[in-house]
Amino acid sequence: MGAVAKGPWLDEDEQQAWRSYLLMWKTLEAHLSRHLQREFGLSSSDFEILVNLSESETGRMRAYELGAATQWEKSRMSHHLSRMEKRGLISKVACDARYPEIVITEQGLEAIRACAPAHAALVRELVVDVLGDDRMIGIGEAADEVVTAVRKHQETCCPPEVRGDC
Amino acid sequence: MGAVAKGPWLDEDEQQAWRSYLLMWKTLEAHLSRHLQREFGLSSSDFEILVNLSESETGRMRAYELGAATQWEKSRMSHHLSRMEKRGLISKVACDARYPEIVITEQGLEAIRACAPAHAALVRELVVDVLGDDRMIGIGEAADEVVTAVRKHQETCCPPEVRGDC
DNA sequence: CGCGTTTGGTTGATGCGTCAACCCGACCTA
DNA sequence: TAGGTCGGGTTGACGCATCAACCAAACGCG
Repeated sequence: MGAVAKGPWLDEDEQQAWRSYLLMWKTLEAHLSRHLQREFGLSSSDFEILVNLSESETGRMRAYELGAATQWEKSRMSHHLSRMEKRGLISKVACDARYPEIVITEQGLEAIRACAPAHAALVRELVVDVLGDDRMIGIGEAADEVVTAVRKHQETCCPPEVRGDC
Repeated sequence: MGAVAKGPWLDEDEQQAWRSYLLMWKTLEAHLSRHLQREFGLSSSDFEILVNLSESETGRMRAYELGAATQWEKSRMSHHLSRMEKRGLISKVACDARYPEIVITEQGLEAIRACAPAHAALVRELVVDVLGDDRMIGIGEAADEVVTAVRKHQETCCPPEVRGDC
């Protein structure tokens, strides 16, 4: 990690580790989301929204709060919430005049209560128990460092506020 | 990691580590694929295909070889290759009668040559140099173990060969 | 030979994610 | 009061991923 480190390219070992990592994530993500979809009829996106709503005190949030929590773009949020409303998982209520609040429905609550334990168990079985607590904690820390690096890079690569995105 | 370990749920620390991890991947993946898309006009999927083709000796592969290498479903492969052909990155040639071979075009070669160094450099900057070699290697090993666990789970959860998918 | 099954691949419908454009109320500021 | 412009949100178009259905050559074997 010296000044310029090793130049831009990845050497054999690094390349190997990176590719192992990519394969792992692809495999794991596919498996988890398949499980969610087939056993409970929820996509990972549905799950993410429902987790956030169900963990809030009131079970209702503004769309932009959900956006802050999930880091989704607002248009993705809007589209997805519309679809979830159509399926009865949430509803939009225009309570305090102006913008609607997003409320989790009884059906949405049932859905997340039904799938959360199984999902957590799967994560435990496939990841936590495989790696053990020490490595798990190490990975958490490593992850935080990478997030910091990416955020910093985002600032330098699109410096002013021209970016509603990057 | 004893017989039943700690029950299905994740405890605070585990939950924390897992969520850090999820956030990291979401952030990193978004950043990398955005970079690829905006600087070079390639999606991560395009990149994956072009890497495989350009690393093969001949620059030409059958679709199912690409499928084995990428783990994509065949229909995704077919759709994506059609789109890439339309954009001139690859072409399908019906050489040995029957199924077509996928050939990387000159334009495709130029595209991957143009973006690969920058992409590798970004991975180095945001991941490899942040974590250092030791942790990087540890993560590679951890990833392999998780892949093994997922594969094993796939076999037990859909035991016979009813699964063209899971 | 004739009939099934497997293998490699395509197609169409549908849902999702992104981008760019737009809408509208609120808040300035002249 | 008129004119920004800013924030929260919606819309439409388009590319991508998945699923189920289909197609055709090759194989297997009666």
